[in-house]
Amino acid sequence: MAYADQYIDKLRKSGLRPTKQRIKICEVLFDAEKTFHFTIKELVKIIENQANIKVSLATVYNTVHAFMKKGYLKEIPLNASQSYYDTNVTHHHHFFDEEENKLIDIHQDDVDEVNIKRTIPGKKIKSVEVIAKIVSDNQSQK
Amino acid sequence: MAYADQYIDKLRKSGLRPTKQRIKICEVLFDAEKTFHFTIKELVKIIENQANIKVSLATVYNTVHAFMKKGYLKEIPLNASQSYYDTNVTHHHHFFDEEENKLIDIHQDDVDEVNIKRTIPGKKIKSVEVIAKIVSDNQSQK
DNA sequence: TAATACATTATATTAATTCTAAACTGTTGA
DNA sequence: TCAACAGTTTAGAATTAATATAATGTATTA
Ligand SMILES: [Mn+2]
Ligand SMILES: [Mn+2]
Ligand SMILES: [Zn+2]
Ligand SMILES: [Zn+2]
Repeated sequence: MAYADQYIDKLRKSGLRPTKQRIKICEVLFDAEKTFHFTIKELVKIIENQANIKVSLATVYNTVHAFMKKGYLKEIPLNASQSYYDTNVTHHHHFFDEEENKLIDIHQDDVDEVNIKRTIPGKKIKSVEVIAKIVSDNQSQK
Repeated sequence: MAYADQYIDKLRKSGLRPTKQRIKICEVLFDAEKTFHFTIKELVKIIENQANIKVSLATVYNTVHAFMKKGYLKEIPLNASQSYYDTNVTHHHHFFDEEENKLIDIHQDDVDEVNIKRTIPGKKIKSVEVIAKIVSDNQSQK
């Protein structure tokens, strides 16, 4: 609860009322040591485990969408049937481990600037994301 | 119907029985001048329009999955609520037009090799895909 | 052509997400 | 301070992509 005030400020500045549900979700998402990736289902589970309050599924969806709109969360394009979200909102890329269904960050510095030698008339590039799918390296089978 | 024989061969070689539904779907997907991207919903609509036969939704799903397994189609990772498929199965990248919800191919030659300076122990990279989101360029507002 | 394995279909089911509308709460200004 | 209001939460319903089911139909093979 130590960081609650900071989240109250953050929410107020965004024009979002600091309700106890939103503060709790902030704690779960932004208190963490490291940024992380999550699905809605996973987020609900984390809240259930570490929260003293109950937050409805609808509120979790509402809040995640509100935070995305404010730029506090990013949605990660994956061909899954569910959305993945990222608390790391800096520009970066991803490995996607197809066996464990887990995203792993690749810092921008670890990928040479992606140079696209093609343009679409009347359009500009808003973002460029690289997704590298990875699987177990079983070349060790001599 | 001219290419039907070719598809019959293709299907037979894949161990798929050449049914009239599958041949029709082949025609829709592979007769086209150019490769293209589609959702299941769109594919169903195309079939409805140009086919003399009815193909059930279940068969469309089954067939698309069978073709993916055989490498005749690729699934494109997008943060949409539905899957996009690609009849271009060569290695290439995409623009995604967020305003028109359309994918545009970027040939491999038009993107410098993506060099990822990071590895995950025990894992190897299976594929690397770039998605560049594009929006209208309204800088012309002087 | 009969037997069989494979395929199609209508329909039911699942599951992520969104919607609804009633109850609740944070904010504001008198 | 507190009533009024706008914004928020909630349970549950609705929506929708995708998958499963199981009965019927068809391509293949001998
Ligand atoms: Mn969304
Ligand atoms: Mn699929
Ligand atoms: Zn990330
Ligand atoms: Zn493509």
